[in-house]
Amino acid sequence: MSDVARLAGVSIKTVSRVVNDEPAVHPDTAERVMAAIEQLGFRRNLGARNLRRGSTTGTIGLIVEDVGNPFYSELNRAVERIATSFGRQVLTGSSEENSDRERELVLEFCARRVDGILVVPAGLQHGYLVPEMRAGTPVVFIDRPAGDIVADTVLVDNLGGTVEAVTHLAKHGHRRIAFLGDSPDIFTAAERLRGFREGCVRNGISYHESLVSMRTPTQEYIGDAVARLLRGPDAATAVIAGNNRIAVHVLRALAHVERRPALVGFDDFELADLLNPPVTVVAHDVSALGHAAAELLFARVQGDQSPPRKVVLPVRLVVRGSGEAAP
Amino acid sequence: MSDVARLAGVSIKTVSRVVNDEPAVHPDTAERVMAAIEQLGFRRNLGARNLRRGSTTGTIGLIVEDVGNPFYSELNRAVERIATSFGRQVLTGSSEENSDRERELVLEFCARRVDGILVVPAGLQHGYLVPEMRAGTPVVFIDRPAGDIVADTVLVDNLGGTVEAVTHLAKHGHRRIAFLGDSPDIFTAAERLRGFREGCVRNGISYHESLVSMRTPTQEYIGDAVARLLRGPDAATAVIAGNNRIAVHVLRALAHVERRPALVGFDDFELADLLNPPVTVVAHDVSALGHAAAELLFARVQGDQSPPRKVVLPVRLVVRGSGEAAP
DNA sequence: CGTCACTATGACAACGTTGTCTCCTCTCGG
DNA sequence: CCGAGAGGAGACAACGTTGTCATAGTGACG
Repeated sequence: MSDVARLAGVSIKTVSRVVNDEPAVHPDTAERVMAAIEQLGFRRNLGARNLRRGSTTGTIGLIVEDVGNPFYSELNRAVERIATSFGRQVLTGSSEENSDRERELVLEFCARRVDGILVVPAGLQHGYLVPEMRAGTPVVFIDRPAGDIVADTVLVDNLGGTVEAVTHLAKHGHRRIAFLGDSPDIFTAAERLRGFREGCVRNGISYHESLVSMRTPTQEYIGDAVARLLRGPDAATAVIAGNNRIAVHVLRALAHVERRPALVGFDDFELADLLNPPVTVVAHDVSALGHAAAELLFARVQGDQSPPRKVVLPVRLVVRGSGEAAP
Repeated sequence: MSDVARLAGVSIKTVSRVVNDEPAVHPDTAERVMAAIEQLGFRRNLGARNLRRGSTTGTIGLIVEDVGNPFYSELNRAVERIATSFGRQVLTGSSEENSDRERELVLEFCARRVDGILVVPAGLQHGYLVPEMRAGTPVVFIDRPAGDIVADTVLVDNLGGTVEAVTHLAKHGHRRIAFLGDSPDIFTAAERLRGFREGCVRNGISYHESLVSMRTPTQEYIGDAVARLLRGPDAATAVIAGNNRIAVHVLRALAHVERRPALVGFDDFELADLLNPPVTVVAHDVSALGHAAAELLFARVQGDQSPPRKVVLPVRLVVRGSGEAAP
């Protein structure tokens, strides 16, 4: 900036005035300054500016499990859209479902003085956030609640959605329904399991431990689980997949199976409608999730001091399958 | 920091020493400082630190067309992985295939003094980058080359891949092959079209304008195009989809068609193997694209001054279809 | 012609850090 | 008992900006 000032023959304050469009600069002077800026390729240092002004940095942090997962990338996109409308930029990070990594990312973002943080929490302990939140960094939890603190949260109706899935299958005559979920340490997985049990109760279906399996999904593990579920006289006639990845693994496991069980997935996924048979899913609007969370965050950034809110977004059953008929 | 110093009864420089793990601090003093830091929830301001040290900011910028598109989110993930290994964080932005937006994002990132920029360019003019690059911000172009400047670039073999696709179909007896591509303003779309022509020539297939359509894809437009291609005595017997989105649109358009043409897509996509029939694609390793670009960027960040490099990654034809047989 | 209001500009401090230099106080060898 | 050297700590400036205040010039007005 001082180089620009020297070249234009003015003080650095005048350069500052020009780059900030402040009035009270003579047009001729402004032009000389602009020319110097152009010539030197000057770009003001936002870090220094934010430091001096004590203003917001114009960034927010977003932490998800994996930015490469279509579910989270859609979320990312929705968040970015809102952030852009508020003139903010987005720092993203993948926690890899690891609470230490999550913590590291959050603290790093705080050290960068992001204006707010959106997080799909991996861990269950968020006490480390208390000082940061007290220091004025708003935090909104997405898809899963905070472990041990009260904070803004935006969730989907995991329980209701799974109840609906069970009811749908029960209506088609299924009595032996299996549930394959992610690790029960994950809030959404636990809730959906709870919904599964609740759905069984409401539909007068006896709940069999042997038809439930909860673990971090891999193709191999899901393959084994599906094979086991389909064996014997008590084989499952329907399977509920606890999330999009599990649904895909199940589909792959079923690819060469003769008598396929009915399948309902939680989370919609691209091409679900083009498979044969098409896959019925409990769909929720991931964009809406991101929008709601980001809107809430920016309300906080702009000073909203009301008590922490908990928003639960609805889900809807998208019936597609011709494969639901019970044998 | 001065609050911490006051509470611990030391100078702020000593606090600085403690948070930077500098030696020559008495253990007792260090402990007092740590306690004060803990009590006050102090977190050092990275912005100020970077300003003072004149060091790198520890961030890089990534600009893609749409962070929500699975193709770009996989790229994002790969870039993040490398960035993390270099202790950097990633600012992301979607250009929405709009060169003004791209420019805005790049300049904003530069103002934030990112250590480097990775960009999937939307526009064809990148002169605006020259001052930034001269000022020392390395830029690597991904998937498409820069319009009018020489810079590091990582591409995939668009031409070769499409030639291979045509050859594959020709081997199965197809003579009337259609090509549906994105807007020819997009480098990859233009290259793939070039590959299509080249493939036709090499396989002795006469090239028909009427079998080619290049436009920003929407479901409606692709639906119409497919309907047109399949009409009449000269109907296409095979279709090459110029990218993953087009492939999905084509699949949807073909969902209720009786005599489906063979389909080969450029870009692999999830579930392509589970469709009926499975979809043959020209696959390329998106992660490798991100890795290569990020590695190249960090080499530049660390001072590599060698002449700009152009890396072209191979593609491979993944044959899946049972649908390739010509009628 | 003195005063006032107004415009255009600059000097300087401050934002929160850290590098450099200096100072003080031990300890230890001679 | 003195001097050298090391260890521990602080004062101060500087990073690149911008807010505050001061200053110089200009024209209008009584």
